[in-house]
Amino acid sequence: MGRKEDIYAAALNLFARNGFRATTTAAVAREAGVAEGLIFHHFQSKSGILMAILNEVADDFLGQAEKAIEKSVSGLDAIESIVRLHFRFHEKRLLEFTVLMQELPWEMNRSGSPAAEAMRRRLSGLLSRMSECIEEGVRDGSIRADLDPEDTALVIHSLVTGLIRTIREIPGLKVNPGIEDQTFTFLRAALLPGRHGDNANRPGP
Amino acid sequence: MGRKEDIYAAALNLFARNGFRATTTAAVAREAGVAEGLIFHHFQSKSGILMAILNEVADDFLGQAEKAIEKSVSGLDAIESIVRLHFRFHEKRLLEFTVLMQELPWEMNRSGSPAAEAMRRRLSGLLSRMSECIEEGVRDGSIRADLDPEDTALVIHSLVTGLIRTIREIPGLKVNPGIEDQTFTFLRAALLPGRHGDNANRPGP
Amino acid sequence: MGRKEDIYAAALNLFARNGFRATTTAAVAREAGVAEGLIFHHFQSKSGILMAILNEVADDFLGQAEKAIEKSVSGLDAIESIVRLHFRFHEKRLLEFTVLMQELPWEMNRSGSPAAEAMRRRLSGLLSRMSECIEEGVRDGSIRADLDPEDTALVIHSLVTGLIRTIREIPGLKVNPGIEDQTFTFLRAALLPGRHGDNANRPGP
Amino acid sequence: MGRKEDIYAAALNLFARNGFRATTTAAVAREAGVAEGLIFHHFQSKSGILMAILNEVADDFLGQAEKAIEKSVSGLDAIESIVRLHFRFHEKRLLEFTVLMQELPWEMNRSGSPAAEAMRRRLSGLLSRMSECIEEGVRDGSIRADLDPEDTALVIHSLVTGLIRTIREIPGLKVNPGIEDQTFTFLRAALLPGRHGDNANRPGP
DNA sequence: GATGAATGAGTATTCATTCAT
DNA sequence: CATGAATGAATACTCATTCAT
Repeated sequence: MGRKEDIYAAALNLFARNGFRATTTAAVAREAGVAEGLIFHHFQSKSGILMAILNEVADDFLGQAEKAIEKSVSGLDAIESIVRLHFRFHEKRLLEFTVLMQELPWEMNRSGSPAAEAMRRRLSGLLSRMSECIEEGVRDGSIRADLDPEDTALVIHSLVTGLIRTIREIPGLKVNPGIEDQTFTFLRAALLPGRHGDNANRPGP
Repeated sequence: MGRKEDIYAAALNLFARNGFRATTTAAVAREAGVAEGLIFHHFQSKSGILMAILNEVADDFLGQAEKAIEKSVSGLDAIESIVRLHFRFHEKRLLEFTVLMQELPWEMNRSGSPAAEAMRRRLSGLLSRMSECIEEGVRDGSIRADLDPEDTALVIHSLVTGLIRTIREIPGLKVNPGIEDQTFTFLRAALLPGRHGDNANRPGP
Repeated sequence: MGRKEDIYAAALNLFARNGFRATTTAAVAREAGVAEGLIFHHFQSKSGILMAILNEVADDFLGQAEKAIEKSVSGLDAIESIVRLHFRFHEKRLLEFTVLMQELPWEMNRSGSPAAEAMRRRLSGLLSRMSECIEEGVRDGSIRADLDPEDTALVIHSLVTGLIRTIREIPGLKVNPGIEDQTFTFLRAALLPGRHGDNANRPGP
Repeated sequence: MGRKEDIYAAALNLFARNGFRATTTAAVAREAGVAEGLIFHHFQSKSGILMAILNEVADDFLGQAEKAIEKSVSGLDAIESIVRLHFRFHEKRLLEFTVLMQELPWEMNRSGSPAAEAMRRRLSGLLSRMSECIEEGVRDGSIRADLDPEDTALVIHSLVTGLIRTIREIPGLKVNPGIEDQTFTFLRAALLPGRHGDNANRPGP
């Protein structure tokens, strides 16, 4: 592993643990065992490291999401796969996910950031893809028909990211270990076609 | 309005617009039209102002949530009232809510912060209250019985806060104006009894 | 005890414990239980309190020194009384003495300070008085004749103030409880007339 | 001379002239002709410079004291050498000695200061060494036997440091040029054997 | 006498970034 | 690639003092 990777790894650790702003380039250099100047040789700036991390994890996520969608057997299965992917990333790539969720909002609101625009496109793409999955689910009968696909995609995405954030950000909060299962139960209850929800928008028998 | 309120209002504006860290005490003093030292006379530190804002809006929210629960006619109605309250706060108290959602996570992860502990208690209280509403809904027949009350409370809370955050934080994201209605549709679909999910836990005909 | 005395006492405590510079007028007001503005009503400034303390203890010391000299039965006894008075002040008026020894040097080096000039006069007066006592001791036979009175007065004064300072300022230093007695033994050894010291400046027998 | 030495020299000058607290880091940087930040790159803090100065001069003093003791021909000679070393330091290293005497007391009373502990050890070592010299003097007949070695070491140390302090700190005080000689006369009078003090502890003729 | 809100100049320290070597 | 000395603008916080009430 070269020095550049050392810097990347050190920054990832420190950003996840202490936050981007609270992490100094001096600390990154110390943790990586390199001179401070080398950071600016490999990455152009402190936020250059952040961009690298954000891009890497976002592309990885989107790539895996696309694969999961392709493998899925129904629209509902595709949606569930994406939700499951969030949970899996939260386990397997905890550091990157932590940095993503903590720092992305700030980066997005910096007007003119080129990386922000790229991220916006990625998120829009993911939401469109989820929306398509919902439409597919309506066609294949795995998802009820009376939900707006775009809005529902946004709601589901918000649900899972909000859940992960709440759990991560409130350290003392007691969370049941079965929360993931319950999330899927909740989702299926909302999405599966059935008497009641369908009846609401249809004439009674 | 006294000078202390001037400082509070100026800080609220700047924190919401530029973020807590990016706001300098000099800027707050300038915006409030007071000497910089007065900030530290009334609030002890820069984050003292943040605490005041956070406490004020949190207490206001919890108070209104409690009232809404008392007025509600069923468990489902109570849950929907709380969700509606989130949306209403997001409209009526946009600045405070923005600050709350942006800065609370950071404050929570500062170990030893007394305000963090108070916030944790407030959030736990709100979740417990929502959990009770769900149990009440199961009893009064407005909510299906096969959902874990605690987990579901957390999921619903995450859904709505995640939604508000996503909308707020990703400025260029296209969001349909009917998103709130769709959120309630989604929620009712998940919570209302009389669906197959219920059947799964009931003896067959 | 009026408010002015409360302020004086509070300042004395804090100056002795934390030093003049490290003591804020806010802390003095808090300790005294008065508003900060009252300090400047009674004393004109922060250093006004210091001046009051310094003048009070210095005058008290000089007054008692004069009494001790008048009561003394010999020149040596007078010198010893003054040394003993230092030790007694260090016991009975510890706070004032601490402040005097810590803050006087700084105040003296502030050019143009009117209080500094007064203090200089007081110290010069004390040294002159000690010098006269030594001359008296030479006349009455209690002190050897081969010591310059002025220089010796300065040496003795430096010895006792240096000793008190060293003991006070180095908290962890182990000091024998009999140090005062030994100081007098040392002093008498230096001052009492006798074979050797006299012989040194006289032709041998 | 590198920039670090420039900073050291500038700080030494300013600390000696105006005192540690009254010297701003901006003034040090200006005097040294460097950017203010460089101070904190080389020394960690403002008091870091003070520590460096204090340690340097203290170690230099102790090293020379040890050499002087080794060269001395008797116990009394060793004690006189140490006293002479004080006077020499006061001449040759006036700035450092000024800073040492002015700032050490404050630093010592800051509990938990690692430098304070080191200084305490150094002072204790010097006093022990002086005590040994006195014992040696008693053995070789150059110092009278009826003085407690430890206490006397403390008294002599206090005498000379007190003297230097008094002379330095009271600018307007008239001091005879022969004060150093008189100090040695006083010391010899107190320490040399063959006086009545000795007789007091010996059997009469 | 007594209050405490208000002032504003002052200060140590931080930190991303540059650049000569 | 690699170093680390050097920069300098930025910033939260302090505190003696004033003054209207």
